[in-house]
Amino acid sequence: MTDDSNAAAPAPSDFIRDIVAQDVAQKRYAKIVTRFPPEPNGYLHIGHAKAICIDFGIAKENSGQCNLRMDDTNPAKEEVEYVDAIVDDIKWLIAGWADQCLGLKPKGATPSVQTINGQPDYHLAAASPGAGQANAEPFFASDYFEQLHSYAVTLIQRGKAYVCDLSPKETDEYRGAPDRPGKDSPFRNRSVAENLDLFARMKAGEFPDGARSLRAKIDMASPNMWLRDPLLYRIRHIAHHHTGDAWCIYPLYDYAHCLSDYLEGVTHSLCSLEFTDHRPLYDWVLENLSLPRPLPHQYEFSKLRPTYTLVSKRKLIQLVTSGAADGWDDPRLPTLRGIRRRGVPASAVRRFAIGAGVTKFISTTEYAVFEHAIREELNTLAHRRLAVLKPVKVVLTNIPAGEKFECAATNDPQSEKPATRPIQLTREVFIESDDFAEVPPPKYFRLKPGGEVRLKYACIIKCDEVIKDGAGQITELRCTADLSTRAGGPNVDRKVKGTIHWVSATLALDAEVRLYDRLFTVPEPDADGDFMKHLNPHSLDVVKAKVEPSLEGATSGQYFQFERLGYFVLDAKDAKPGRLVFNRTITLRDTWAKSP
RNA sequence: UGCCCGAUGGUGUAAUGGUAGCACAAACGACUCUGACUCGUUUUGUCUAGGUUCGAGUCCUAGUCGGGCAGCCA
Repeated sequence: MTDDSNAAAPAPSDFIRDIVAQDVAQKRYAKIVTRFPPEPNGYLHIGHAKAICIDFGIAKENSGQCNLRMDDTNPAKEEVEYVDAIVDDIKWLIAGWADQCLGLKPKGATPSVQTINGQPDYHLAAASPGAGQANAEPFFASDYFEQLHSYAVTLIQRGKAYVCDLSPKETDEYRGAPDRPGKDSPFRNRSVAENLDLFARMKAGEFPDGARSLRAKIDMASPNMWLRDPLLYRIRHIAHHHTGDAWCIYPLYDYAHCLSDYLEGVTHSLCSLEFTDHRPLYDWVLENLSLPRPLPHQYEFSKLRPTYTLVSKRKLIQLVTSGAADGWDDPRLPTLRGIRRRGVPASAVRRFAIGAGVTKFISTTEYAVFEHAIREELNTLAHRRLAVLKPVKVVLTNIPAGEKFECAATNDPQSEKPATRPIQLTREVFIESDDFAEVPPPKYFRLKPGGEVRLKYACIIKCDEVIKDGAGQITELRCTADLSTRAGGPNVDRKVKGTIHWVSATLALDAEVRLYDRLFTVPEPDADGDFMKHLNPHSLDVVKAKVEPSLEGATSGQYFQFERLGYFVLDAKDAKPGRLVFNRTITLRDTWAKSP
């Protein structure tokens, strides 16, 4: 069983796809190439899933590719450990859906030079796309440092960039404010020769961090702050995770990103709304270099913000470091790792992320939509099993000890030809404590003194006696089994209102089951700026459960529905041979629990 | 009192000048050896004011509200 039934999502349509379709119709590009550019300084979360689904989805729909690129231009913040985790998470998310579009490059490859229209043109093509590529790695912005540097020299030569000696603080002051124009740097009109010399010496390591910078010469009075002579390069005497100590000057995002897109032949650079103000700069850099090939274009869309959780890197870190969450793969976290460990299939994440749509409207998506997507996928993916979370012993007094009645239990009721497995009915069984009520509320369908209920796949039982201990706690229920209501029996069709799940007390296995719930008690945990205050104290409840024997060989790649309870998966981290640990991914929808 | 972006039921999203639709949520009902699934029914919407037009959610103007922008972060 895999987790990929390829969620049949209707072909999405949105303003970005409209633009791409137009570009395809006008044959503006030879091939549609998008990119997903994470900075390797943290783990991917559900918010990133939306971007991934858009980037890969659009590539897939247009027989294009989506390059996975590490946006690693700031060595102070980035680490290799994250690179592997990010690659792993993405492969998981797109497996069986868009892996054929995953753009990776041959290990160690850097852009090659060719001459187009008499001018040098750099290009780095993907290895033949596909996640299965051996000896392939993601693209790295840091692989383009050489080309980026050469482009910067060109900009200087064209009088479009200059070396500025202003300190970071002075630079801020000169920049002005949104409602107040900035003023020109005193170094703005240096000669090309001087700029070239200074930039070379910056690169050679002659100046300390922050002493000088390379800036674009645009317009200090622009109403767009990002056009007020933005920095292109800063000095950082620090080793880089990918390039080592080869460089002590590092490009900034706005300069590196557009050119990285160009170098890879990206056509549509899709990002979130906060980069809208940067777009003119993205275009400025590209246009002022007079590059020979068709230029990429940036389009922005609104992020995914689900309720009852957080998708801010900073806040996620706080949850992990404070111990509110147990590591980045805590099943309560919205990280892709946490979600995966929780038992959510990638197809459900995709269904949710794609279903959220693509607009420029800042929205919040109800967590219930995610839950619905999870149930929708799991309903078809998960095999049914019987497990009792909070057991109460039932003695079927008319069944002799040692006797077993084999019953056929359905594995996959949603399939056209459901398969079954044998389970054994014995004299002693466990039922869910919630399924018995000594004083039943109105419309209670389950077991009550003197009442009848069907043990699913087995037979109808009648409760004759309730046995309690000295403290008044129920220790066992003594019932009679109507064996004529078993499959094949004369009264198999006899109806009772309730059907409950059960396991054989003598044959059942012990299992630890972790019952997860939403991490926060309120839809917008950080609305008042104090999300730690709204942690759900019941986000994890651990129980000692009894599960049917067939679960012995369960693996973490299998999805299960414990009937009438919810969807469960073996915990990939803590389960060991001989120690069953299950995570509850999500409960079944429960209209009964809500009504009273 | 700058520039940019946005506004359709409770939530999200369609309608590309021509019947405001879909999904989730909610409510009710049918079915049921899962109070699940499935199926059926129902409730709730174009930010405001003007204008263009035979006709405006859509185009124009103004306003209101929300968001982004003053990192040598991405």
